[in-house]
Amino acid sequence: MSSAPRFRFAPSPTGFFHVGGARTALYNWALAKRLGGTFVLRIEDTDEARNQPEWTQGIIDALAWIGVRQDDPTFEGPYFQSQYAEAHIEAAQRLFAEGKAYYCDLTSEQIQERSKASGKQGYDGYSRDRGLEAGPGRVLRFRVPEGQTVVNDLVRGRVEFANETIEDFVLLRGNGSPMFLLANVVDDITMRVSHVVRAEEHLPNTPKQQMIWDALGQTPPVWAHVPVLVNEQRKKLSKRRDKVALEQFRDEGYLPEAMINYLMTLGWAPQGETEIVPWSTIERDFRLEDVNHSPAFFDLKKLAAFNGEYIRAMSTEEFFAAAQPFLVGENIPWIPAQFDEAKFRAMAPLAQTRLVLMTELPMLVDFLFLDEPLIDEDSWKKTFGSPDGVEMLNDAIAALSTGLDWNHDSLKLCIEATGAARGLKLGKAQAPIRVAVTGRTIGPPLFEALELMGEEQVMERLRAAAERLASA
RNA sequence: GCCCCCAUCGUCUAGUGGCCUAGGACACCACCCUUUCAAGGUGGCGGCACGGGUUCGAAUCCCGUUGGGGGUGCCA
Repeated sequence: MSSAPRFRFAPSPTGFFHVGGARTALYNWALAKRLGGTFVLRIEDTDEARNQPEWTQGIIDALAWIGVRQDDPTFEGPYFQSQYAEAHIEAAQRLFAEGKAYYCDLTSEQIQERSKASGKQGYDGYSRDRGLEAGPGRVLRFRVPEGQTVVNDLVRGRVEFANETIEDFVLLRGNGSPMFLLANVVDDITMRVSHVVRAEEHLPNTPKQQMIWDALGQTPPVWAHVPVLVNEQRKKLSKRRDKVALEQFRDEGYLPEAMINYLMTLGWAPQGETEIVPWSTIERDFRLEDVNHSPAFFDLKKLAAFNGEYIRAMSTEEFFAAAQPFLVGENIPWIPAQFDEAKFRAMAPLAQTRLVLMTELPMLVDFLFLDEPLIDEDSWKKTFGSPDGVEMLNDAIAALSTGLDWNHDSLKLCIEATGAARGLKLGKAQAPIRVAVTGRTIGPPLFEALELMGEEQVMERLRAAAERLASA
């Protein structure tokens, strides 16, 4: 029987959502969408002190952020592994009854001693034929058959494992609870999973799991092991060492579209000369057969470049909408009442090309809303440390007080002429005004900002700066 | 140690025996544009790990070496 493929993503709720997990989820999602299949979310929450229920919602939220949405008909779940414990144990008992698994009462210390004495690594199958029944402290081990196990992997090809290199692994712990290898397979069977697409670190588990599928009389799924994501040291990305939390990227102002697009180019590339492609293209063209075989470095710089690209590609309205979450909150220097939407809308397009992260937006526009600019002292010193800067400021105040039309063109001409009189090019001449008005040497185009703020406020700030300099 | 995977510019990749003098993107450098900073434009730097085969022909196929990585739990 051939029916629509069923993919699955099976994270454990042990912390923030890992970008590597995000990519795996995206791969599964793209495939499920294109093939008209299903994406099953299963939370692997089986015991272990590390699991925290609150992370589950975090996983669901993070998935939604990258477009893997629960309300989409392709999405199924979440299922919780802990609720299927009975099925896991039942399957284990069946394997025991059929002689495909056996109990063992050796402790890890005893196993180590035996291994030391024999000079061979791992468990030696000591209890294989001892006919032990279930009992407290006794683990159930899988009886690995002779021969070899061949894993047919969609990205790796044919991978052979000699069964003699695989020890009789544990199915049920001494306390009777199921282990990952077993639970994972039984759940996949229960949920009729047809394709297991996961990170390469699971490849060594695969022959074991395939043997369980076989022993349970089931046809194993299609396997696909995608390369891991690594850090600069070429080590697998880890929550401890590396910045990997999707939530953090979201909060720092990365756009989900940029993150999705970037993640998909790690190990795979869309056709053509550009890597910046919409999800619809990814969904249409992504194939496991085209996935690269080597680990990929998660490059923050390139991610940032993608983000800037996506920010610039937005329409004014889209940008305005995307900006909202970054205009409020603790780190915003102005209070909400000071925010002027009209001014922001006028300035937004000028800020848009200057952003890599959305969180950089406030410092580009804050002077528009604050009563007084936030003076960056380094900028101040750099600009007014020489007489040139101070004199230019005074000249500008005089020149701007002659009743000119307050628009950016005439403002520019005025400052240009004032600077020229002192032998300064516009680039130099505008600096003192910029620092006095915005507080910084860098920012959006100055004359447009001056026009927007209006004569009164600008003159006030220029005079305030002059006063500060005079009294210094 | 043992098992498994991998190997194209610094990085992400295109490339599936001749179209490769190896293409693109990020980063970097230079120049142009310019109202600071960006953006944009133009150009540059830079790679098939090594050694053997196979073939008329190899980045592409085979073998080996070296180098990376992953796994080796009563974690998932």
